[in-house]
Formats: sequence, structure tokens, C-alpha cells
Amino acid sequence: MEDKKKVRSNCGVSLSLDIIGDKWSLLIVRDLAFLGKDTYGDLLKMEEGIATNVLADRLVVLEKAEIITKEIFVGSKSKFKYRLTEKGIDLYPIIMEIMFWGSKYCEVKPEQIGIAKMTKQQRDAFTKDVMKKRHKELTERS
Amino acid sequence: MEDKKKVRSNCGVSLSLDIIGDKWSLLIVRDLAFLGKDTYGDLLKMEEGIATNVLADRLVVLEKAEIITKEIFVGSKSKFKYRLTEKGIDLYPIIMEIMFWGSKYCEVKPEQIGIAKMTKQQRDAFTKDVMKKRHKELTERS
DNA sequence: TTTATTTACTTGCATTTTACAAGTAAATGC
DNA sequence: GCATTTACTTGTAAAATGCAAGTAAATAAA
Repeated sequence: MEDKKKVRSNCGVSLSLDIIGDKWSLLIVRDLAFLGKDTYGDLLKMEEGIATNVLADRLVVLEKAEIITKEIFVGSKSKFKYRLTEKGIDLYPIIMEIMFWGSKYCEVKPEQIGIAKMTKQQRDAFTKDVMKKRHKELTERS
Repeated sequence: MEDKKKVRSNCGVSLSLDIIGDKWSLLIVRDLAFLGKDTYGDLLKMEEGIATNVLADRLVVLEKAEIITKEIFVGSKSKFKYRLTEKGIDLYPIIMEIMFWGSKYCEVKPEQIGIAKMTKQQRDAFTKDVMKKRHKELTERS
């Protein structure tokens, strides 16, 4: 994995996709943001089955981009805890919109079908709530 | 380019990223959605410089996914017009959220800096407006 | 205290995707 | 009738991803 910080343009969409525009990054953020996962092992077990080297690689990229932080578990020397930064938590609205689009146009699992029927207000409220929770965790620990 | 319809899971985020989770698809949609582009040549000239074979490949994928349509220009046999479907127009809120995140955390070009300062209401209104315009075009032609 | 297991990776290699340069073929413009 | 436009295709190199196996330190179990 080389350090290649080449930027395609200065458009916000392009700059963002330079970082998160791949098939895995947002799934990692999804699992951290609302599936309660926070270790390498947890993330490795995500239902989509990410390859171990790809996960390792992505975690380094996301950490360098300051989307996640890596810290040692208290009382343990062999466990690390990955957590979203504020920048990472702010990716949540993107994920929510993607999830909404998916639930509208793709054959999603039963639990997610309902999302397509949510009103914009409901979705916004849900998004706000998740972000608030993660943000609270973030400020409480330091 | 092979037909590989393998799906990683039935999560809406994952299913969506199976289609649009790459560095180019959403930039193509961006250019179609609000830069007024509609031909292969136009898209090829996008500021990020997409490779010609990648563009050709992505257009096929997006057409198969029913995100865009391809039609012949009236009065011309050598020009094609690419346009967003409703499913494609519905990607706009995702792009808008990505643009917002980018304008907040990346070094975007001067014209986009202001986006980071927009209130949620303003962004929602803008998004709604762009979608309304595209949707109007879509219904007017048929 | 030795042994097994957990945790977080790395390494090597095959496959796929993307990048870059060049070429093609039909339609149009001059 | 010849150059140009338009929309690609082809070939090849480089990068990203997928898969299987291996490693090394820390912890738990016997």
C-alpha cells in the first residue's frame, strides 16, 4: 500500500470519493456507526465478508484520513478499539441516503424494506438521533 | 467486462455500493444531473479525466442498472444522448450529502466552500429543486 | 507452567479493475 | 472526396481486491 495522495479535482464530490469511493469504506463506517462494532475481529466478521488484508488496508487509510481513531483497550495489550471521529460520524447522512436509495430500488432484506416508506422527516430524525448518540460517546470518553 | 451479478449481502447500503460504490459512477451522475452533460464526448471531458474505456464500461453498467438511458439524438445517427431515469435522479440526495461532507472536510474549490455553510434547510431546498427540474425534463419528453 | 486460543494482523499469489495510449468505424462537415 | 467528429474498442501495464496461509504477541485453560 503506497501513499498516493493524488487528487483528481477540487470538486467536493470527487475529493470525497477519492477517500470513500470504494466498495468497503462505507460498510466499515456503517458497522462502526450503528452495529456497535469496534475491533478488528468484529469488523472482519461483517456479513459481506471483507478480506483480512483489505480490512487492514482500509483501516489505515481511514485512520490517516482522520475518519477513525485507533486506541488500545484499557486493561488489555492485545486489543485495539476503532472509533469514529466527528468527521467519521458526519459520514452518517451519506450512508443513510444510500440505505434509503437501496431500500427503494434494490431487493433488501425484510428488516430494511420499511425504510423506503419512511418520510423524509422520519429519516432525518433517525439520522440525527444516531449521530447524536455517537457524538455523545465521543465527547464522554475524553 | 463480464456479467457478474454477485451480491455481497441484502443490506441496502451494500446493495447500493455493489452498483455505485466506485470512484467514477457518481461523478458521471453528477455531470448528467447538474452540469447539463448528455453525450459520451461531454462526459469524457469531465474535469477529473475519466479514461475512455472506463467511461464506456460504466455507462453500460449504469444503463443495465436502469440509472441512465441511452437514446439516439433526433436528426442524427452518430450521436447518442444519455439521460438519468427516476432511479438515477434519486441518487441526487446521496451526491448532495457527499458534496456537503467534502465541502466541510476537504479543500474544495472556491465556488464550493459556501456549501459547507448552508443550513440543512437550504441544502434540502436546493436538492429538491435540482431533482424537480430533472424530473420535469423526464416527464416532458415522453 | 506449559499449552492452547484469541487477537490483530502480514505475506504471497491469482484475479479483477482501472489507467493510459493507440486504433477503428460509421456519420457528418467542408 | 477528404478531413473531422462521435463513440467507441483493443492492448497492455499498473493498481486494487480476493483468497489462503502464516505469524507474533497476549491471554486463558489445564
